[in-house]
Amino acid sequence: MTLTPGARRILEVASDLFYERGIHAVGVDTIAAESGVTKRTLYDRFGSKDELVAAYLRARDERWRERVTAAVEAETDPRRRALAPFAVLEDWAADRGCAFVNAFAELDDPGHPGRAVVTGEKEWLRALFAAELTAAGADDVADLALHLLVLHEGALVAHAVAGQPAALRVARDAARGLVERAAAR
Amino acid sequence: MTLTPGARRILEVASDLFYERGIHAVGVDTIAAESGVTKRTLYDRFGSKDELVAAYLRARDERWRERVTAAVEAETDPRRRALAPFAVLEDWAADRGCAFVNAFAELDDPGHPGRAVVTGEKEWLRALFAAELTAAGADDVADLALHLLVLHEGALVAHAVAGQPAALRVARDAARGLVERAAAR
DNA sequence: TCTCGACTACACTGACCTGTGAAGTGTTAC
DNA sequence: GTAACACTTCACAGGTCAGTGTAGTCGAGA
Repeated sequence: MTLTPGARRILEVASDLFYERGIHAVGVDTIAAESGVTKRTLYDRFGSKDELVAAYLRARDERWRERVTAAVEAETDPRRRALAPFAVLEDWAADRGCAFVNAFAELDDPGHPGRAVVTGEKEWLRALFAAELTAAGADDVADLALHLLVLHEGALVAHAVAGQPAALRVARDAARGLVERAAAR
Repeated sequence: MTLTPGARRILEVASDLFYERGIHAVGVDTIAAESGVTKRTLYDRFGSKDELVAAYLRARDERWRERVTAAVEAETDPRRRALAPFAVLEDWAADRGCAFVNAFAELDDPGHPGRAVVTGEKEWLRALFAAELTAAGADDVADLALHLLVLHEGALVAHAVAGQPAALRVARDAARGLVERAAAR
C-alpha cells in the first residue's frame, strides 16, 4: 500500500496527535493544517476520520510487529526468543501508555474498523508467546502464553498509568524466571 | 459530601455513560437529558464537565476501595489478605476494561482534576500490596508489590482488550504462587 | 410571612465537529 | 496533446460542543 506524499504526512501527523492527545480530542481540521494539506486531500486519501484512525492503528501495529519480530529473530535460544518482546518493551513504552489500549478506551463501537487492529495486536503477541514457548519445549503453553501477555500488558500500564518505571524490570525478570522454569521442565 | 437528588442522578448517569462510551464521546446535553435534569442544574452542581469527570472518577474509586477493603478485612491470614484484590477482580472486570486506565487514555492534560484520581487509585493498590506483604513477612517488598500490581493490571487489560477471560485465573494463580513463596521464607 | 435552596424553562453564544461540492493548478506518463 | 493524478481553494452544510443569562416555580424551615 503505497501512500502519496500528502497521505504520508497526514498519517505521520495524525499518529503523533492521536497518540499524544487522544483520538476524540483531535479534529480533522487540526490534522490537515499540521500536515500542510487541505481537508479535501485528507478525505480524498482516507475517506473518513474512522478510516484514518484505523490506518493510524494499522501503521503503528506494523511498525511494532517489525520491531518485535526483529528482536525475536536476533535470538537463537528459544527461551531468549520468547522473552524478546520484553527486551524491546523499554523502547516502546512511552509516558502516554499503550496506543492500542488507549484506542480501545476511546472506541466503544465494536464495529469500528480500528477495534479489529487493537484486538489483533494483542492476539498476535499472545500467539507469538505460545509459538516460542512450544519451541522451547514447555508444557501448558496456553496458560504460560497468557501469563506472559499479562506481565507484558501489566508492565505497560504500571509504567504509564501508575507511574512506576520499575515495573518494566520487574515484569521482565518475572517473565525470564517463568520461561526458564518452563523450559527446564 | 451529600449530593442533592438531582446531582445524584446526574452522577449515576454520567458514570454509566462515561464508562460505557468514553469521556469525550459523551456530551453534557446527553447527560442532563438522561438524568431528567436541565443543563443549568448540572452546571450549578458540578461547575464544569471536567469537575463532573473528576467526580465520576472519585465516586468509582471510592466504591472500588470499599469493595477491596472489605475483601481484605474479611481475611486474617496475611497471605490471603495480600491476594484479596485478585479475589474481587472478577466482579470488577467488565468488558469495557478498567475505568481508570480508560480515563488516563482520554485525559492527556496532566493538570486535569481526574488525573490525580487515576494515579491515586493505582498507587493506593500498590501501597496496599506492600503493606500486606510486609505483614506477611516478605523480603523485597517493593518489587513484590510492583509484581502484584503488574499482574493485576495485566489481567484487566488481557481480559478486556485482548478478550482473554482466562487471564484473570492465570493472574490470580500467579499472584498466589508469588505470595506463598515470599511468605514461606 | 419570608427566605433559601433545588430545580425548571429556554434562549443563546461562539467555537468546533465531520464531511461535501465545485472549480482550478501543476506534474507526470503515454 | 491529452489524460490521469495529487493537490489546492474556499465556501458551506448541518450538527454538536461546553457553558451562560435570565426569569420563574415549588417546597421546607425559621
